[in-house]
Amino acid sequence: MPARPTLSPRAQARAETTEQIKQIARRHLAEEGPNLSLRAVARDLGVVSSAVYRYFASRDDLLTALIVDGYISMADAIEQAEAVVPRRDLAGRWVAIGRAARLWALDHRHEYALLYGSPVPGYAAPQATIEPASRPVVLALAILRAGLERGVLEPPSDRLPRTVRADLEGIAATTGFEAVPAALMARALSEWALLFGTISFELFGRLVNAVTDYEAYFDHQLRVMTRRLGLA
Amino acid sequence: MPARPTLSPRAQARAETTEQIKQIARRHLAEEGPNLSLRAVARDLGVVSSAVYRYFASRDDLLTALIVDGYISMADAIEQAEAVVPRRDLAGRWVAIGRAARLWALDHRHEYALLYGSPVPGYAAPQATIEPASRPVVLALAILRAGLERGVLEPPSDRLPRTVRADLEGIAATTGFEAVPAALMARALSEWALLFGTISFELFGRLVNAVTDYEAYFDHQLRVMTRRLGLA
DNA sequence: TGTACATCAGTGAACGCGCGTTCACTGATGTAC
DNA sequence: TGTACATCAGTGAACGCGCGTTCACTGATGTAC
Repeated sequence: MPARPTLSPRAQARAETTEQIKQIARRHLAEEGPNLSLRAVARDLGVVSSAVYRYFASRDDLLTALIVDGYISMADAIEQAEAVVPRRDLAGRWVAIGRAARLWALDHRHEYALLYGSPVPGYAAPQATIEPASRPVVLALAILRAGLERGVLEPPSDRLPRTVRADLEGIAATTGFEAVPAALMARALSEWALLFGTISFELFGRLVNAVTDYEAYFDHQLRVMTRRLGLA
Repeated sequence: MPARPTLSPRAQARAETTEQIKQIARRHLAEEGPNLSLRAVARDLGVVSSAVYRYFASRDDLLTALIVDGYISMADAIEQAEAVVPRRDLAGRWVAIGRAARLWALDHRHEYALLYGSPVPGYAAPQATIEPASRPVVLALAILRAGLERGVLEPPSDRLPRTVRADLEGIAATTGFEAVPAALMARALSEWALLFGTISFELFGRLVNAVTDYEAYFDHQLRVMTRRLGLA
């Protein structure tokens, strides 16, 4: 008894097949790497290659769907991990975000590469990715704002160049975080770049022959981050 | 009058053609993106496609050569930029490294993606990349060591998990920086990840709609880095 | 409830393409005596 | 200095491949009356 509005059998079948195609495509991405082939997906679905065009207008459309889904899946994972940490524990919430991001990336290496690696050649990220892509950032900023409101976190006193200040205040405004001052915003963005930089370093092999215990290394960096931000 | 050991005309022609092939390939990389085609390179060289096999045993071999060259080119650029800063100015030297890395990346977007983006599917980085890839890191560590020796820089007192300490001391030992304590090493690595994380964010489009003055933003982050490291 | 028509998922053949790589060859350049 | 042979760069044809996409079609499922 699904609570969702009942679909006609046809619409339901369509939704299921669409989901199946995406799932197979995700598996191919995971197993064969980033050169996704429509024909291979069709073969695995047990269908002639042109049949896929009933569901996606082109290979790019399928890729787009996977990217949007990827952002959503990652954001979901991060939000769920953050949600179970006690609200008071700001450092713990930050760490939860970082860990969840890393674990999702490890579990979806090629999808991660699609989202955070070098962009695919003639491919422009569609509008639909913006909102899900920014959900984790919003979550992180909420932690900082909470810290400010409770007075446990004092914003840094870095002096910002004019243009940088303007940019950062713009981000704050458009995301509804006017309460976060530009200097803290800059610090947050840099921790954010560090977070994803570290994940990419691990996944793309830049730490081979340097780090062996990736998890401990990552956790350590996360803890240092929370201290630097004044969360712990 | 080249000082280099005189090559036989044939060997010289061979060296020149090899260089030409790589140059054309680099141009294709820059203009067409990462899907390098041997045949297209041959066409541009004005030669039949099989002729390229006199110079590179396979497409992968050509790619490897480009990657090795890329690391060398980037390391050269960084070292030259750092070399002109007065030795005393530790912060300035760090900033020079960062800026040179970013500028090289901007000038060689697709090569940068090849080196620091998601790895190419069935492709393993050859031994030959290790040394040139680590040159910039070595340069950065030298700055920290200089700071320690002069007593301007005090190592952080972070407590490290056992495995992380061991890993970092291993890096220090194999690169000849035993003088750099593990806690500082960890901080340095994290600034390093931040550096490349920020470059990748810019190049891969993660700062679109957020930052407009990339150069000022990057410079600001570099300055904060030097302060965090205790260089300024 | 039954019938006529519209919708739509999937088929199968085809188009046109570019790719990496192999191979026997030609003809020019270099080397040994 | 001249000749005989070896080296080697480049040719041209071919192999075998997989790809994205189009198109007219069939037959099953859904809808309107």
